[in-house]
Amino acid sequence: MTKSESSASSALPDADQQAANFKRVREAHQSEVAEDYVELIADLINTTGEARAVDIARRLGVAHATAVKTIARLQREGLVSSQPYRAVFLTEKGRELAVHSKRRHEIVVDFLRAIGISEKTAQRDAEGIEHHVSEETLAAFERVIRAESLAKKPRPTLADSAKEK
Amino acid sequence: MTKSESSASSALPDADQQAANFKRVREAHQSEVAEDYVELIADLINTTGEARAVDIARRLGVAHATAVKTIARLQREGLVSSQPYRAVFLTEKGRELAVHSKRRHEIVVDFLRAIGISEKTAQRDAEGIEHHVSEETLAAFERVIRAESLAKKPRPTLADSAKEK
DNA sequence: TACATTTTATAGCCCGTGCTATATTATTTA
DNA sequence: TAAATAATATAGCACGGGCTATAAAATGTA
Ligand SMILES: [Mn+2]
Ligand SMILES: [Mn+2]
Ligand SMILES: [Mn+2]
Ligand SMILES: [Mn+2]
Repeated sequence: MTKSESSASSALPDADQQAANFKRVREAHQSEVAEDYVELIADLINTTGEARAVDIARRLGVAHATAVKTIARLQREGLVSSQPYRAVFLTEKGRELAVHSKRRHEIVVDFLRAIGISEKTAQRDAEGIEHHVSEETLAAFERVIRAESLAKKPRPTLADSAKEK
Repeated sequence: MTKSESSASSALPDADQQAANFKRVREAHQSEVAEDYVELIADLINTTGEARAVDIARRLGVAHATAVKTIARLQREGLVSSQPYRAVFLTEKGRELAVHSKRRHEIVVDFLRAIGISEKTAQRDAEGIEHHVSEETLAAFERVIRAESLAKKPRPTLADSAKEK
């Protein structure tokens, strides 16, 4: 294997670069909980009409006390609003974050499906992967999704659009 | 858009399934630090001969006190051994985890490169993504890498191997 | 309306992983 | 060898996000 070939097993990367990468991951983990919460809250509102703490807790797989505490933090951070004994709502800021998170989530899932991952695994892995995907990578994922969907369909090429009429 | 088509924007997934997915992510985050540490320690030993706390801290981008504390935990968990004022070593268990982590890390990086991500971003995103990639997805990544490397090279088909001699 | 059930709130705990500040020990250099 | 520098250890603090247990309020039902 020549030096320039893949999997550079030796030779550590630049220290500062590596440190920056790890820091980025840690930062992603900070925003991660917020992203998953607002995305879920938006989904609950859209489908059931409201987002109650119990449902949020149940779908996240945490104790309701944990969910309530986190919701309090999200309120502090201006992503969510909630009055005592009422359901949880998203602020404008929260809605925006939810939209972006959901879009990214779906792209990741679609991408995993496109490369042949099973539905269940795609859902599973996407829930973690999504938070570590840069804009550049997201764009590449979208390209793959488009390429795959074109390859699958019975050639809806330019010829087809010309054929109509 | 028909109901069975991509990006199911409405219709929440099964609650238990969704909860299980989130739990899986949380579990991954528990093992994540250990994986990154042992991988880095192995790299440092392989290239510089030893893994000192300062270097570990520097490359992880954390204060050395933080690194030392985590190293203590890894020792408790039997992944690492270290005596006071000496460098850090991997146990057999730690070496194994390092090997697996490194392999997975490289596959993820190679995969990102294969779909056209820049070197820097591939390194960046891989550091987080790696911890959320299941075996099934990893296998799919390897397929893509192989497919891409075949497509790129000037057709090293069976014909070529026949040509020699 | 009264009672039972569900939902929400709150307190108190644990653990991991950050940090700074302050010794102490090793190592390098003058 | 002595002093300066570097590396390590340790203490103490903060915060996030888990948990259980308990209390209070809201809601559903008899
Ligand atoms: Mn997620
Ligand atoms: Mn998500
Ligand atoms: Mn990593
Ligand atoms: Mn992660």
